[in-house]
Amino acid sequence: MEATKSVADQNAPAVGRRERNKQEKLARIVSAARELFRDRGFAETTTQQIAEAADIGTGTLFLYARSKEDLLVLVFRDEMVETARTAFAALRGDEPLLDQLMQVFTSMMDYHQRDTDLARILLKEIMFPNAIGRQADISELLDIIFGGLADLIARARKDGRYAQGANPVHVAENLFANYYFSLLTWLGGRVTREQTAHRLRQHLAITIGEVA
Amino acid sequence: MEATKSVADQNAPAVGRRERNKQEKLARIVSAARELFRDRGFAETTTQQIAEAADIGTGTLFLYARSKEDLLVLVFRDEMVETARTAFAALRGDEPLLDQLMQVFTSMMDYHQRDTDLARILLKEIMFPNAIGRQADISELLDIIFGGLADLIARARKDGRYAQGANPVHVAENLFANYYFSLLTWLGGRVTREQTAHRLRQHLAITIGEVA
DNA sequence: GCTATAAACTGACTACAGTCAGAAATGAAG
DNA sequence: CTTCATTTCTGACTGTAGTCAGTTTATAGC
Repeated sequence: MEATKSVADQNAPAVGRRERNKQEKLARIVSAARELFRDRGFAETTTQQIAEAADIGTGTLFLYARSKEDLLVLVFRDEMVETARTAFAALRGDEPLLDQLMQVFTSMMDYHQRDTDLARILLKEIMFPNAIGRQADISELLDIIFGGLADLIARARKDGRYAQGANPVHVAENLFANYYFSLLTWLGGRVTREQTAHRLRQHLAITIGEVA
Repeated sequence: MEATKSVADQNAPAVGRRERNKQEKLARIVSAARELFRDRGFAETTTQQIAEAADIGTGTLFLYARSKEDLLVLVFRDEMVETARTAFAALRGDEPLLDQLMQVFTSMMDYHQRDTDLARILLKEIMFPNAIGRQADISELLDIIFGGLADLIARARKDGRYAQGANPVHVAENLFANYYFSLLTWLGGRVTREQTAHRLRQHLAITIGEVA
């Protein structure tokens, strides 16, 4: 659809041109998928519809995402990264550690609350660290969360807000495991969000060695 | 295939007879599914094959299990219950709490190690406490695990092997969350079993407030 | 420009979980 | 035994994720 080519384009390496096309097409696919997932939901959207909306063939779609669930990761990963980043950035810094942790985790729960059906699938498909058959990479997201948590622990210790001597990275993993499990029970449908948050607080308190 | 009927059978209420047939058919289905899952794996077994092996129509299969994954639960639930029960029963009772916990969890990991592909699916499909579309009930399994853990905590406290004051049920949940997350990373394929066990020990130690 | 090679694309096709309208079996009542 | 109602069963069918043999497009060398 490009009528003319600039001199710069002509001089650019061939690989670059191809790569750019690829990126543009991927962006078109992800954007189409996002709209459809939001509109009709994940299960109700067919890969045919996505391909059609992105103006490509069915087969092409699967050259850009290995599976429909892979596509889901591509669509929502950036939002989740942003949510996590914002949650950590919003902390004042001198609150009690337990409060900081709860602020971060409830922010993330807020994000999931917007669409719990989607959250259920994300939880099952994204967070499950199973690389088999998975293309889209979520290590950046995990780095932000684990790194952020470990950072909070280390700082709290320096400020005397946390007395325990365990490795901050291990504490971070323990905390996240508890958050993850809370999400499971929440999205499993048996408990309300309030109950979940309350329970999570208790679990976090146990991990950091405080009485809730 | 019953050639004769006893007087007792003839006098038995009709509902009983029907119910018995239903149970027998379910047993046949579960048994057929178990064999096929073991032989070929979950993904490679089709519901058609299961139905054929159980000598019923395709549609009938879905009257006894709501989905293929439901069938998986029916097939392996009892084994998992047995594994958990045995793991708790095998404890001597006077070991340090952390050692007891590790014994229980490594026993359960032993079970999963026999077939990690299956474990991956079980972890995703069974343990995920999502009742939506799920028929087979795993509350007995969860009761055994949570109850067993809470019991260990309570006893250790009474014996002076555990000083913390938190609610044993909450501690049990925290411990299980860490076990569950360890399984995720293990079965995710990035780490060996030994690394996983070592890491788990650290996490459990943090939860119960000990230095590993 | 032309040709050859490689990369990207395509949609008809396959495989399979799960459905459903109707058939068969069971049991109750006369 | 003969209805009639209810439960149980069935397999042809449907919808859709993902594949693949063949086609088109982009690039490199001449």
